[in-house]
Amino acid sequence: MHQSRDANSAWSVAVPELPDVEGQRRSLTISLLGRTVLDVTVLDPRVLRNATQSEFEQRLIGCRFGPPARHGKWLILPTDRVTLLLHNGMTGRVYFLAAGALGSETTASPPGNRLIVRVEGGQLRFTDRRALGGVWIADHPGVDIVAITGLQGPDALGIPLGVFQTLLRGRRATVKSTLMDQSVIAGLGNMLSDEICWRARLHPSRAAASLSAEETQKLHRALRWTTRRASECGLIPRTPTWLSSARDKDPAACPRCKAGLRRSRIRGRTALWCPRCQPDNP
DNA sequence: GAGGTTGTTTAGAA
DNA sequence: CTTCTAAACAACCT
Repeated sequence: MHQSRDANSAWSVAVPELPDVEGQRRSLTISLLGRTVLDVTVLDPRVLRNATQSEFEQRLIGCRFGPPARHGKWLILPTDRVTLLLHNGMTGRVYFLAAGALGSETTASPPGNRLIVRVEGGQLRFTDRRALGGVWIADHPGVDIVAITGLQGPDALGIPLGVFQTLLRGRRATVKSTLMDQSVIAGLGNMLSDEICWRARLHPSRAAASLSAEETQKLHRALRWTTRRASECGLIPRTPTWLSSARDKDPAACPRCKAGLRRSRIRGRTALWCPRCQPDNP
């Protein structure tokens, strides 16, 4: 029934990609910066991915948060002594709950609380109902981070055209695969890569290296516009001018030309594309 | 009640 | 080296 889906959609449909993490980063810059950790409550030890509960507490308590950063889908929370690295997985979410809002937490907070870091004036919370995300702690900010995140390409938000061209060069995979490969470009997931291909009017199965100079430029413009716009919103918009708005529809129509959308399998993911707007032979 | 869905890691194959 | 597939992880949906 559509009712339960609508009721759940606020938490269950929003799969975290770059825009969601960027929204979290912006929000935490305002609420968390400069605050000191008072204590830690680990509600689910599985979220701590490289430390035991007691190690985590000992290392984090007393630390003062610096300016939050982000690379791709990774949220980076530096403090004066350690750095926290958070990945949302499929359903993860990081947010600050001000002390004054604690009373309304049952209705205001998403389900699946895993970790609460109490600071002066409120709490930093990590919720993740499916527990595919996690929290890592690193001793030296900037040094051992790559060992945790794995190789990450340049962040998708604000990538220059010249860099983008270089990244695509000599790549045999499809456009969509390449966009989703975190070691090539960091931050794009299944939805955003579909959205970008659709806006660039390029078939997701086109080989990345086969794009003409003009097509590469179109793809770059779509990448830049889409990531900027979605990041401002803090999520991928589901408004009628976005491909995402057709994502859960049963017979899905292209928001632009109303043609029936097609679904195919690319690198184990369901790609959504318009056969009229995105021809496979240009 | 089986199958699909999401992101990442890992193993294995082409 | 590059790329893809499938499984695993978890929990919800149809």
